[in-house]
Amino acid sequence: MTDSVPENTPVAPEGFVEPAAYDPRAVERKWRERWADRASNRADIDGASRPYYALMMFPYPSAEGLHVGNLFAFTGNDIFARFQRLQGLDVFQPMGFDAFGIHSENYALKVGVHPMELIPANIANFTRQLQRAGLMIDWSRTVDTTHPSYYKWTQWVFLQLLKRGLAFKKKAAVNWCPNDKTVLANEQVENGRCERCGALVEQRLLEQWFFRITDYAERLLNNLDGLDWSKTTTTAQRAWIGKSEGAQIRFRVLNPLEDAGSAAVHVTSEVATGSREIRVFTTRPDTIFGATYVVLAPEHPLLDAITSFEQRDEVSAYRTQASKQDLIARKTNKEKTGVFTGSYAVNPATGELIPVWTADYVLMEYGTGAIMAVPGHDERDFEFATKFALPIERVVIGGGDTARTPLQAAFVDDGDGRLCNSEQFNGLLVGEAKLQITEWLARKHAAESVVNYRLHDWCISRQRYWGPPIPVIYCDACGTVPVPEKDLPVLLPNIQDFKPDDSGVSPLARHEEWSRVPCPACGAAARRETDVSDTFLDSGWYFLRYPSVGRDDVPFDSTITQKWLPVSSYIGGNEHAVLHLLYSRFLTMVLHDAGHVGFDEPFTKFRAHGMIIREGAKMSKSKGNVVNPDEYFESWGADTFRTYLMFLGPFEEGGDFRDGGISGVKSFLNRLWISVRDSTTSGEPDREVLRKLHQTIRKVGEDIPKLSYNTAIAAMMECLNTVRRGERQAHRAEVLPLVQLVSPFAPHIAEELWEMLGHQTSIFEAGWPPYDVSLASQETVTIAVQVGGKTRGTVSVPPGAVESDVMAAAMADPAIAKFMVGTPKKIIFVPKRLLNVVL
RNA sequence: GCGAGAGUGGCGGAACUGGCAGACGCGCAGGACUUAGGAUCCUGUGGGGCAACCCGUCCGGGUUCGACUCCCGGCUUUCGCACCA
Repeated sequence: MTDSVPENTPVAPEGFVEPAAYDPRAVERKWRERWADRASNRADIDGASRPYYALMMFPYPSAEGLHVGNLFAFTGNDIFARFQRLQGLDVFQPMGFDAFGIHSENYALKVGVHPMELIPANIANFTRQLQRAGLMIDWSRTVDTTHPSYYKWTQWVFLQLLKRGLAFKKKAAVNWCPNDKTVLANEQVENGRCERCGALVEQRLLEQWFFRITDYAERLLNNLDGLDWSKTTTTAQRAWIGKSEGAQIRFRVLNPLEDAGSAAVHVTSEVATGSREIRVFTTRPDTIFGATYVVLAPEHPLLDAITSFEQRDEVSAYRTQASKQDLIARKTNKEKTGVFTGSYAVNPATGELIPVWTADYVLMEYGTGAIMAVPGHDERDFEFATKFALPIERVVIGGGDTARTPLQAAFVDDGDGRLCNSEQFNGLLVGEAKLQITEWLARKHAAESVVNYRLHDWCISRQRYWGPPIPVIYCDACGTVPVPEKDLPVLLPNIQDFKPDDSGVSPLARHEEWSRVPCPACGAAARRETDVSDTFLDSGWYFLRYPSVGRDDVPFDSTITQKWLPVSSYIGGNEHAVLHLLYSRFLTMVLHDAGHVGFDEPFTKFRAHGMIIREGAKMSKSKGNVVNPDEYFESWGADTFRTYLMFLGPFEEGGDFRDGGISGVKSFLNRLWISVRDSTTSGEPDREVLRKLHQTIRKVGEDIPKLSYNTAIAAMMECLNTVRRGERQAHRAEVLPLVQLVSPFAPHIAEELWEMLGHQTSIFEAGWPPYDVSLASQETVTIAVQVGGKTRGTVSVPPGAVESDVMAAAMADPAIAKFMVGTPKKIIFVPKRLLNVVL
């Protein structure tokens, strides 16, 4: 390791007493122990008068131990939390472990150790590392999602949703990961691959438990406006919810057998009735006159019924082929394919017969699974129509085109385009036409305005072992029966053969001794649900549990919850923008509506931190560039490591970890140590140093709430440089507040120096140092003097100096005066900033 | 393709609301103290001239007395979504 030579070698000459050198290991050990003895990180949950709940996203306790990314986030939160405490607030900063889930289970399978043994060991290791980092965590209230005392209430949350009809079981095409052998939520599929293991995700038709998050789509979207969140996060949530407004339009299908002879007949715009009707969703109802064909997704339930006898084989072959495709092939291969069904539908606007096709570029999961194709004004339809020689018609003009200008490509602009070839709607702006045409079709009962969301219901069943069993019992007589709340938790049995298989059911299903139970309603023989729930259900409510840890009779105490929640500030990674953060909001809304909590948003303030990379590249095990915190704690100390992480770059943007840079921070703390150790109480503090000090107190106090930690640290370094200029001895009053400023960043050394300065109690009891406004404001200001916009020099004047004062000062400086030739045409004066003389 | 960011010395990064570009740190060069220095301190460090000055914040235009900052066009890059109708 880099800094491995002991601090005090070689031995000093005899008789010479070396003053105490900064030894981070000793200092940090001492304060770790003292904090633990004094229980100084514990929040007074019941008695607090100014509660402040500073939350960080709890980690998954991996076997590898704490990742620097975790530490970066936690340190950033800790600084913020300690700062709030120094402001006099009762800060509660808890920590927990998100230990259920595929990750742990896969690791357990790999190393051949049961997760019930593995997880406690990992948690112990994490706890040790987190304590080594000096985080102000209240270790008396931790959460472990795999402990029955926690997942009992996770199951309770499930039952609340079930009670309200928000949890339901349905057979649906779901994402199946063939490697992890379980279904995945939509949010866990990235580019058609499992976000966990990267395997190509397949579609399977399985019966699964879902949460009706789509019922809350509008609220999840609207509430975003009132949240103080990182913009990147709200933007991602808006995109994920994906609201689009448009129309649902009905196309009557002619029966391919009964109406075979009438295909040539021009059908006038009669009301389309009967069951043979295709509903499409479109955001462009204005282009209805250009709809020249209709497309159904290959999975569309109507497809069989409308396919003509002649086309039956071809359609069913296409359908089979489409179902075999994995998601990634279907979504990335943009080459259009499809087949004609042999049927025709009536365009409700024109009354013309248009062919019905099936093609896999239409997705069953979005909208109605069917579209009206307008090749003239949609790129995908254009491509398809070109390939299959279907008619392309222009119904919108813009940019100098006329109604007859041929379309070389789809014209999709809906800004200032106007309609053409659309009968009475010709000439209307697209926006106006959308409204009028929808209304016109609605009068003919062929359309209605609808809002569509991209958001899907949340699939929460997992065919795995390592999770909370879904608390439901199936009885032949009573059907699906919820496990009574008094019978919770449904304990996860300790089984040895927990390896998942390809059967589509959980390994728990192999254990009848567990799954066979009497029906809670009628007592007849029944069986348990054998799926477990998604990890994101565990983490979807953990913030409610922390303050109430210890209460076994309720998931969260209502008085405590009312006092401490919603969470005051939340810091975490943006990788959870559409997972954890969306699910937590949803569950909170449900619990609010059920009367369990008095708020419907869990996190009023959220900040996404940036990512730490190393020497320009992402850290990964395969690259071998992973930073092991233990090594850095050991060779540099936690204070230096923490401060360095915060100094790397802006907290919300992350930074580049370079080993070289850490020495600067170590040197800063070391010099602070020396300055305090050697400080004196005799004489008067230097006025210029005091000015700098008070400016720094102001600056750091402004930067920390903005999470601008890197600039706060820079300001403290600058201040210390002023204090120590030329190896001068510092006056105690010059360094004491500086120690206080450093304390949120480097708490151990700050406590030690505070004690060296004669204090008996913790520095965190002392509050934040106030600054003297007159000292913090500048005595003189430097004003830039420009001639014709070019800076020619600077002058030093009192802050109150007016234009004439500055002008006089400028003329007194020959280096500036020599540029002032002739009469000024114009003089711009900005007080405290600059003087610009235009000649 | 759509959406949201970002582009500043050898490097990480500063710069309020349009007002001295490069704070702070690393690295580098030189020096002091010292048995020693990997401690501490001092000096220098965007480029060109080595002086007066000139040129410099991705590129090209524009607004302005004045632009890293605002506007228009383009390039590069990170992240999110992506056949979403």
